[in-house]
Amino acid sequence: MSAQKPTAAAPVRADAQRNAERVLAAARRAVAAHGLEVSFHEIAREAGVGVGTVYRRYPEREQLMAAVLRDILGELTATARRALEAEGAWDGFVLLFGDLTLRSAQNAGLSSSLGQHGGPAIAAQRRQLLDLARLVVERAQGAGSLRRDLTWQDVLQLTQAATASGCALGLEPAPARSRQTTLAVLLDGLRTDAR
Amino acid sequence: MSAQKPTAAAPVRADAQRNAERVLAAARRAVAAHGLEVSFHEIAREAGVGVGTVYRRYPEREQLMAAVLRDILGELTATARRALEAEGAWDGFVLLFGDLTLRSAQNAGLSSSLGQHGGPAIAAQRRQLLDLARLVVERAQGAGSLRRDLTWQDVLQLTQAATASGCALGLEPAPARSRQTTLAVLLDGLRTDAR
Amino acid sequence: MSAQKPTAAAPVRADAQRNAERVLAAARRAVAAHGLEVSFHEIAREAGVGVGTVYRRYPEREQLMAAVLRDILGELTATARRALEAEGAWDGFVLLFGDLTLRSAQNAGLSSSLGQHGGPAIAAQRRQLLDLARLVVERAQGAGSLRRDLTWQDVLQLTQAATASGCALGLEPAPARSRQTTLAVLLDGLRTDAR
Amino acid sequence: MSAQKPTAAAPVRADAQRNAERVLAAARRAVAAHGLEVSFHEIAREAGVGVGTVYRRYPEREQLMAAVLRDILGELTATARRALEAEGAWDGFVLLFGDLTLRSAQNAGLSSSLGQHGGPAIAAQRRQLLDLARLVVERAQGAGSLRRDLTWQDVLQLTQAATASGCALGLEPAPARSRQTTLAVLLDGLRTDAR
DNA sequence: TATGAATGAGTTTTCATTCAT
DNA sequence: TATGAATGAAAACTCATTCAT
Repeated sequence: MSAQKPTAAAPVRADAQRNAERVLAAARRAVAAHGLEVSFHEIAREAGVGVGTVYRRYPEREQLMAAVLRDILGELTATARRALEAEGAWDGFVLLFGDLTLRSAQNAGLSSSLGQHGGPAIAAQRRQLLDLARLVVERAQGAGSLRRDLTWQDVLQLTQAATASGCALGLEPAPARSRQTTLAVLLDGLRTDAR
Repeated sequence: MSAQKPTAAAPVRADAQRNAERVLAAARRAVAAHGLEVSFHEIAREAGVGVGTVYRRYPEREQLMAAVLRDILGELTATARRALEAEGAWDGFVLLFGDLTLRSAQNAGLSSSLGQHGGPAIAAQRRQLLDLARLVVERAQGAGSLRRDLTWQDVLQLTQAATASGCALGLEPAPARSRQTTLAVLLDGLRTDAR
Repeated sequence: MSAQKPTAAAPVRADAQRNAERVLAAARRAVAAHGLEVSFHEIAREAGVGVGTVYRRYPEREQLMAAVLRDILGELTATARRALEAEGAWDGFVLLFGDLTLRSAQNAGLSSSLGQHGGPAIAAQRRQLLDLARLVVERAQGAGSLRRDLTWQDVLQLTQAATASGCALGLEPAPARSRQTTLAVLLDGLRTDAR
Repeated sequence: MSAQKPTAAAPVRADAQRNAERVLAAARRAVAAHGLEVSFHEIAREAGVGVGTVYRRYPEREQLMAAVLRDILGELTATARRALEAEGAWDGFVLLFGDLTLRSAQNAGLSSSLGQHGGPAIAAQRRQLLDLARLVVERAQGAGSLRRDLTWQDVLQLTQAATASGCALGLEPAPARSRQTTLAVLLDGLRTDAR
């Protein structure tokens, strides 16, 4: 009965696949642009599809947010692997720290809003990333370039710091420059070289 | 304040005055606890009054937020004055930086959400605080204890950093310890002593 | 502190009370007119209030439907009491049977749609009504005017029969006459007089 | 029906024909199980085909419902013919009355929801059935076994009664027994024997 | 042609704001 | 004046119908 092609069981329509990707990408953009509370209509508009399409794939809001978080964690894990393989221990640390910093806003928001409801898949993924990040931190500490009076958790927590985007005391906003400056000062505060 | 006549017209004021203060205090607590988007219902509950009462005093959300901001800026200005009068230039800087840090989340959020609409009173108050803060920073830089490769704006902007309260990668939240750690690392990154 | 009136604890605003009644009455009318699936907007329009008002009293659809059912059961219980006190046992039975018949459509629909979720209050109310109805049936059977080869449950179930409102085979609809006819035939089938 | 040429153009029909029948049968089952408002998705699932297939054959809900009604009326007409040929006039009446009763729920619902829009074919079919049913009723009345104080329309309308499927007052549902009981009581109310 | 993914109008539900008491 | 009930616009979510594959 089945044809020559062994893929007959799961055709996975081309347009469906494309839409799935567009929805997830749109959700990431929408969350980045409008915050965690973005409406599904906004996400749908961003993706160029109807609301129903978004709901077909993610019947509940939490599921879509979990998918976004999964996506972010996946990219961070990739960075962590590259960081571990970097030539210099400090360079690797800077690579990961910089990337964590860039994405920490959404990541933190999603993490805390999903709470423990993210599901076991996300929990596992997060544990994996934490294991890798710990190795990156300990490698840098082992090489003597990163302060040893902080736990690896303290160090990771610091990634939150460079994200704060508000305009202190109403100073002109210069987010990009500001983030670079903050990152530089934090790294100066973390490295042991000059001490 | 100037109520020369203790006539029958006055007594109402006492109640109203007390309520006004309770609402403002409640708003500060509510904003600190639930963020800038707190609902008026939440603020009313916190103050122990009806929503209507909050709306009566602050017909627009912006007005209430401006009052909160005014309150915060007033406290920060007081700190800045004490910082200027501190014995050590670095100690003064640490005092102000620490206080700005503590309140920067709300302050920053309020500042940016109010935009330029805060009204002239707030603008003036902010200018005054900025002038004082600039003196504190430049005094520390003059004394050689604070890095000079950053503008005073960069330095003030960094107060945002230590407030980020999210839990990076789902690590256990330990906000108090985390803030102290972040503050210490930032100050280490800012001071010139050991270099 | 409390004034002279001991009712200060639960003022129960006049308009709120009026609205509560209007909403419930509107819900009964709307369910009767448009079926169990009526939208809350329809009910609100019927009541002349905003949707929010309906939701304030009945945060979930099921709660409103339960209230409607409670209302109907209350009226039926009153009828059952009067039926028990009627002079003739058969007259009493006809009174209750006729009323049950009139309301059985909504009652049955609500009962089955609420399932066991109606809550204990409704369950108790239903049990009370059933107890009374059983007495009415058994009284008529005891007096020899109602067939004894049917259980009281069978008899009550028959109340469903006279409600069917469809137009058999597309015959002109004459609901009122039809219901009277059906009721008469059923009662003839149930009484023992002429046998 | 007239396919003289067994050419290549024909084979498609077999499949299509089978599907058409499956859809109609599924629709009858679905309407019986879930009521007139059954969704096309439900019917498609029941038939084991995609929704699109159902829509292809019956672009409008009304067309499918008309087909279902046609099917039911056809079966009832056959019963009516057998009823007319039965030995006893009362037995014939009971045969038809019982069958009408069994199917009256759907039939009535469909008849009234289709209104006069059922199309001329259905109107004709219905007229034919009514003529036969009238003869069955009048034959039983002529034989003296069926009450003569009711018009034949009243009698037919009573077929609606025995179908009511709700559970009066939340009594346990016992549909089969209940229908038999109701039928028996109705027939007792209709026959003249014991009077 | 058969399929089921996509669509978007309609429903339920929430909540910032207004207003009768 | 203080209150919290009422309001209705907007968000979440469903599902009958259409249409690309």
